[in-house]
Amino acid sequence: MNPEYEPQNIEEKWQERWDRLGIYQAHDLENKKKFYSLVMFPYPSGDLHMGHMRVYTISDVISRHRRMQGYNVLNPMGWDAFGLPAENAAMARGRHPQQWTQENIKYMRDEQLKKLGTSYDWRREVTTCEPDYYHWTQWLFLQFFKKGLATRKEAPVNWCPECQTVLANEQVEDGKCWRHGNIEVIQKKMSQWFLKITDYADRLLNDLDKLKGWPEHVKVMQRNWIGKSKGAELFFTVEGKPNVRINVFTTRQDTVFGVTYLVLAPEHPLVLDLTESRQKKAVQDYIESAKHKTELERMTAEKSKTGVPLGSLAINPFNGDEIPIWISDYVLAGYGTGAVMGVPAHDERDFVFAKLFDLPIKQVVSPDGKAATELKSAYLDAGILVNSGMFNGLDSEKAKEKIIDWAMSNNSGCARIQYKLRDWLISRQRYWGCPIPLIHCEKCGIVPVDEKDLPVILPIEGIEIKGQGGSPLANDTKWLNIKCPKCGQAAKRETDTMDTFIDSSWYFLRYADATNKKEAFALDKVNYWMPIDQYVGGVEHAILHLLYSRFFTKALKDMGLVDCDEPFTNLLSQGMVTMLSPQSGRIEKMSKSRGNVVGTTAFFEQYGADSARLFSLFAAPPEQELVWSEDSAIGQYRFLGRLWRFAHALQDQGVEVTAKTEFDENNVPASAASLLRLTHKTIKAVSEDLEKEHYVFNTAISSCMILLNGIYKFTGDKTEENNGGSHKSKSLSELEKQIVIFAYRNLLLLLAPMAPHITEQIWHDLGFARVEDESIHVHAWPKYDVKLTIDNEIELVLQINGKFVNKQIVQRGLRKAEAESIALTDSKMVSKIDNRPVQKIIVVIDRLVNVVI
RNA sequence: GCCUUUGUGUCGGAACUGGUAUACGAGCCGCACUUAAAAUGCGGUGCCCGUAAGGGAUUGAGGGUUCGAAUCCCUCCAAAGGCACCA
Repeated sequence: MNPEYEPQNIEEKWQERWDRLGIYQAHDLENKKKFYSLVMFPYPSGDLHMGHMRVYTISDVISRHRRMQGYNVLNPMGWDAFGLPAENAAMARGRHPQQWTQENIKYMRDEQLKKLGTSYDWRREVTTCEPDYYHWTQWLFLQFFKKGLATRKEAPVNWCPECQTVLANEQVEDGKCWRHGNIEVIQKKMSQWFLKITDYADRLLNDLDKLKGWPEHVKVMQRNWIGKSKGAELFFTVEGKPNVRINVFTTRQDTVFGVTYLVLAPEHPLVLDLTESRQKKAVQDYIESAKHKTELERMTAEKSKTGVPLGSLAINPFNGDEIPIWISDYVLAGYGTGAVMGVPAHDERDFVFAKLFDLPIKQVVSPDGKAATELKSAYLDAGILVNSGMFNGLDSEKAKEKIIDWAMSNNSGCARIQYKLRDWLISRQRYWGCPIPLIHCEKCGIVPVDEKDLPVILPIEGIEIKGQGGSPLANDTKWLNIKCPKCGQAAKRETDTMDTFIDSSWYFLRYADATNKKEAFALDKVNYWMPIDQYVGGVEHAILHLLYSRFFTKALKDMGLVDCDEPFTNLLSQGMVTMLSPQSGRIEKMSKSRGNVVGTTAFFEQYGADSARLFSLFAAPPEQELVWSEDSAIGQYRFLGRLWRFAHALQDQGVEVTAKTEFDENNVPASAASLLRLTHKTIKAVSEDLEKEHYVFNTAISSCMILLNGIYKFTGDKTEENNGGSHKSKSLSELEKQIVIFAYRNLLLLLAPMAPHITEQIWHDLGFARVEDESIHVHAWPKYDVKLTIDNEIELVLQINGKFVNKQIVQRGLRKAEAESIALTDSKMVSKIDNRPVQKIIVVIDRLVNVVI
């Protein structure tokens, strides 16, 4: 055994051995408790940095721990390989996206993930851009299509000029493209494919309550995104136009008597019909200018409102009031009915609008049932209705119900629930994605590709990617032109490809049966493994990927393709890895563009993967942000060196470790009892720290360090002549040696999931493995004896008025009276009490005595 | 503006169910080993006053509950993230 810890010499050897032995393979349908551990698969960008390494380490430790606990663990890995960066790289470097992607995958798998010491079952690797995967993406799309869950409709959509494609709502942040923070998204009216996620809005919302193992903030974000509002749709008629009706959506139908105007979105279909000729020019000018405003301008213009009256009047069905109709771009065309009732007294925005255009303000809800003379600002709270005819005196809640009742019986409205969530726009005008398996036939319309003709292969040869002017697929006439499967006449393929989020909405199901050539996945296998017991990933997918995957799972359950209706039982959303950025001088998220990336290769070469793993686990709890610093990473390298040198010292002294691992626990000499106790305590602490809902790796590692320090202290020779240089052991009795070995052996087992290489090496060097091919990683997780975690002596804390004064070492289990008398006779206590009368004594058994004076 | 999360030494962070605040690591200081340095082993190290013994204040700020509060309650401040003209 090398006296120095040199990770470079051991890590690769074990990685190859584990691979050869197949110890990380998951066994389908095995009659054993399963554990499906998953980490969000990466986009093969070509380089993983420490931020990625952190999340893979966390998930890997969880998997390894469960494996040692005896679970049948599925821990797979794959590649989210379709997407724009491949096309952009292709244009920049003149490489084909496929070639570029495959090279990146090879590098990331072999040089990065494998070298981190991960325990994936690589037989299940999936790559979303390979035909054997997207075959089934297409097949699933057809199932959605058959169920009517995939529809084509014309709608205003988000267009990113940089990406040259449309985006889903979830992929627009602050009016800008999620990939291009500086590029404004343009609204375009286009005919596009949508998946009807809104059909599942209610279930996606309600089932969040079932997800006990999800962090609250992720659930809150999903709730907000779904954005359920309960209210009413009310019908307003138009003066002089008996056939026209304006519907408005409101959550405050209790304020309907306070309506003093209506506002339509400029895009509302009735606008021109309702415009009086004298207002025609003003209205047309306004619509024109609104059209030219970008989404961003409409939002930044915020509070400053604009608008134009149409000149016509609407009639409030409740009180017959005639009220002016306006248009204004503060009303969104895409939400509700695209029209709102203006109630300035009870809505901030309406209040501002009314003040600006001098419209009347009529209070109809007040806190005490009396109307105020003049409102200085909108009164937004619930209250008692006033000025509201037959509804006067009701509270807002009650009034909301009654008003809906009245509206229904008078054909003037109905109850309505409105969601913010829109259907998922999934078509993309780009090349590097999964082709949508549909055919446009002039005679038959849209015809699905026959399932037996799947997959529709994405052509690789002869494609010219320009990034402009639509999908290059449209120029590939050989691919494009096809006979209609229905009528046999000339037809054309759909040239749009699918949003890559579709690929990632079901990859976790494919892992259950990754090589199936006949179907997406076999029922029995997918139902054996699903749902995922522990999912780990970044919070940036709180809405996007996590919502889409939930939707997919529910839809597939309804189709009978999977049993569970929630895919991820427990979710760990890990914090980002940040580092000082030399450009800005601030701590920022690690990213190439900021120039603050720490690559893995150099670090692995210098300190080894085990140190990298330990540091990313130790520096902060998993949910928290982690600031990368090589200086403190060194602490982990030192710890592992210390672990290593102790093994060497043992071996050097010819300590026989294979002989006996058992000993009589009742016969332990006092000299070693505390080390034995420390060992049991450590097993307990680390076991608890690695249990789900805890996952506090930092304290688990800290406990391991304490145990190693304890071992050093116990074995260290502190006599004068031996106080220098490296660690020297004092002479120990046979029994003491056995306890040292017991402690050290358990320490290796506890560290094995976190530092897999060094523990495996020492395990073999010291002979804990009986045969060469035995691995520490399939050894049973250590057990502890609760009896042996308890000290028989404790420190009794002595307090006066709750303040610490002194402590005494006493036997465990002292009765109240005994503890009291110790406190009252302790010399420090006596001098502090100083003969003042004792009011009260509080005793917490085996912990403290508090004397109140 | 609304929602969520977080505020503990020089730094990363511990602290069970309210019970010795600052575990573990980094940094710094010292000792040993060494010709020397590095590495390693051992010890010290939150702040203020004090040579010391000892004393005092302290978990973003202020108040409250309690024998006792980092922990529970209220008000405020700060930071990070999310949502935001959604009627």
